[in-house]
Amino acid sequence: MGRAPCCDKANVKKGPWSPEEDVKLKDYIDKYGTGGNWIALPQKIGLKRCGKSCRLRWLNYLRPNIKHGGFSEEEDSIILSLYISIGSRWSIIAAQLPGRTDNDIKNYWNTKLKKKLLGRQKQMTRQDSIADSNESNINNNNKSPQNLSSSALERLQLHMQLQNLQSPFSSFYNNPILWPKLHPLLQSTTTTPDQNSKLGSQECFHPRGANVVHQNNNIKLAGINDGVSPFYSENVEQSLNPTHGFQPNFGFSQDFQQDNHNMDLMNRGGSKELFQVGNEFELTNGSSWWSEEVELEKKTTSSSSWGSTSVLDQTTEGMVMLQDYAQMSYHSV
DNA sequence: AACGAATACAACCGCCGAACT
DNA sequence: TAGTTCGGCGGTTGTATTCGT
Repeated sequence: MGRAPCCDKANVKKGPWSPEEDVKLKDYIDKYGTGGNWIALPQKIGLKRCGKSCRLRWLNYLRPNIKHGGFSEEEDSIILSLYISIGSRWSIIAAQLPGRTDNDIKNYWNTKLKKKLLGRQKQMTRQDSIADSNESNINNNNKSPQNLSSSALERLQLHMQLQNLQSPFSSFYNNPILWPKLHPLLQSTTTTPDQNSKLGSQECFHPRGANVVHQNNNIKLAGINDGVSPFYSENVEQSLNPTHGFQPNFGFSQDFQQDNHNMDLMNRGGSKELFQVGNEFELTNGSSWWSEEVELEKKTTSSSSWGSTSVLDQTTEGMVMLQDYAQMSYHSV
């Protein structure tokens, strides 16, 4: 049985909001609030709009202290860091940028920031005289970045492009100075007293679940050098936004899980279904580092625990690739 | 000046999960 | 416990504007 529509679609107005509609909506909410029911609100004030549309209009444009356009370099950095870390969780990213809406950030990323970054990568590729085949891949991606099926794939592709620019696991791996800094906002909002009590006052959590350790005002991801897995932490759940609810974190691979609806399997460890994930992310050159590597894991991993060092090594490599990209982008934006 | 392409951004759509009945 | 409703989210689309030829 289908779900009942939230409004009578035949009798609601669509398209751009008129100034009169804006005034009606804003005046009412200023006086009475939303009443906890967006669906009923348009009828109360005589607007022929869907409740969802009213909500969107209010949240994105009419509510106080909304900023539009003019993103600063600092905001760019925050968006980039968070996108690398958590992907297209625009509402979470927006929560770190006062006055910004998820819609605004999403549009900004899709239309400007992403292209800015890809453009830089392309430029660097040319400068470095990388092989034509690699160049071809990058150009193809630039033609239609919006065609990418998921943020995870996009992030992966960004990294694969990056891999064309430098040798794998370059000196960055062993140089924490080069690792991306998280914005102070993130440091403060991603740490909870509980986490602190468990991890010590100098530690906080990366939004994606990596254990972030302060080091002389720089930050590193614990586990890369010290053998502690950065990829799973129960404590980080909901640490950013209690109403949103993070899933348990497994580093960058989480997006693959979500994209393929295999989170529950992933949480339990190795499984046949889970590892079908890799197929979807076959790379443009026909190789599939992810699926091939994971295929190996499928054969060797039967434990329900993430204590398997091979699994951790695999995810660590992926995370390092992500951090490689974050570092490059962070310093070039 | 005219036209098509590219870009920017507002708004819509459908899905999901929580709350409620 | 199952069904329903609603808020919230991310992806996508539609359209106005800008840019390049």
